[in-house]
Amino acid sequence: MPKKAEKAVSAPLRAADRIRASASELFYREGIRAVGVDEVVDRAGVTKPSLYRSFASKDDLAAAYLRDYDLSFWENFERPDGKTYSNARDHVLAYISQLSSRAVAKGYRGCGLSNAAVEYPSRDNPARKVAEAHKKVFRKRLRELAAHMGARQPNVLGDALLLLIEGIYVTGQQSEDGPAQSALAAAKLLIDASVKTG
Amino acid sequence: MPKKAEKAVSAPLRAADRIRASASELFYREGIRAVGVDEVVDRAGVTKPSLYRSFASKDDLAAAYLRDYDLSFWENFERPDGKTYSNARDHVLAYISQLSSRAVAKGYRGCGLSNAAVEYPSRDNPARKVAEAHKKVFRKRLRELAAHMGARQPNVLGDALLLLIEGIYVTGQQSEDGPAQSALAAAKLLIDASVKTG
DNA sequence: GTACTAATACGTACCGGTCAGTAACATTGT
DNA sequence: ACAATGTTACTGACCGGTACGTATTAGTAC
Repeated sequence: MPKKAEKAVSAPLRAADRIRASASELFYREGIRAVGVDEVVDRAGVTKPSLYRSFASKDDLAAAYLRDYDLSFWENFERPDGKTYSNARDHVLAYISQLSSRAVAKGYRGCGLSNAAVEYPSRDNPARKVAEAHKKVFRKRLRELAAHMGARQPNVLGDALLLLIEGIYVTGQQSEDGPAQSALAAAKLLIDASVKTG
Repeated sequence: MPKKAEKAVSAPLRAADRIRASASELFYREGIRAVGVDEVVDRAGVTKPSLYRSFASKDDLAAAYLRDYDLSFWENFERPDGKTYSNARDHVLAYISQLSSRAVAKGYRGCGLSNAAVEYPSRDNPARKVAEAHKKVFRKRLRELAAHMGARQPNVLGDALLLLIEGIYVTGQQSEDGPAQSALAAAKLLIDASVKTG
């Protein structure tokens, strides 16, 4: 019975990890400003000093939350529904289809990164910096995919898809039964109109 | 010299109005949660009791701010650039054109109503209620305009335009030089693809 | 194995500041 | 007079953040 291996799987999570998990859940659901550090540590089952041993400040914790969010975002974006797509059009449409399903469901809260940029307008906020960096990469990736689709103006199509997707994020949390339900059809129109040899 | 008339133009604004103006500016620029009531009254040049004589709570003031915002939104939406449009396509494109110009400018902060819905996820928050009601009307109006354009599926086109517009709001505050610059081209593609007799 | 050491991980209790909101009274203009 | 506003001072709750003591663990010497 190897001691170390057994401990690695069964040991309770370290305080820092419990805090990250708790912060992710609370910050996403309620917003960062709305959640106090006391609530974060309470839900994590740890105490405040444990938070400040692993994170310099609440802002720092918020930035860590968004870095985690960014990571799981890309996992989901690059493999929508767990599948791999070689065709760019299928890829984007699969993401949008899956996204808009979630967006019309109850309790949907949009994109944690976009939401953070709304909560923190100041450009030097650590959390906002993570969000801005993410969005820059996301835009580039969509333009790339648009190029793979053979769009006449890949940058325009990429941007258009980004606007559409951000629209889903934000309207999805305004109401259930919102415009996200038309997103897939809109994306198809947009792509076909951009690719069609005119 | 008519006394009343002179007073109406030169008299200092009532405390309640100064507070509304100050709150509108601060809440829009910094976000509602980020601004304290002390900051609001300081900038208005009044004192805190004056605020609470006219508004029951900060939430109530936030709701008033959004009602004002809603009003000026419609003034701007129905007459983009101060002009009246009889053609629905021209109307929507004029709004999007003017909007995306603002959205790529420095310091743009998106839609105050959408931002409020991000800041207050709880459905029973007074400010969020105003935002939700507004968005419902806006969606209806866009579907109406899409119908006037002769779209085959007016609800789809209306929703698509709404997603696009909300995308401009949110990405416009994430970076200057963002995807909003492609919004007008995207809207044209979308409209033409929806109207074209296929 | 036992005993001592040292670092690690954590909790208790507290700080000063800021938050939204209020009570009581003075001042002003009409 | 009276209605609107300012003045001052205050409350209790909550905020982010910290000083300091304690338990657990790992490593080492014998």
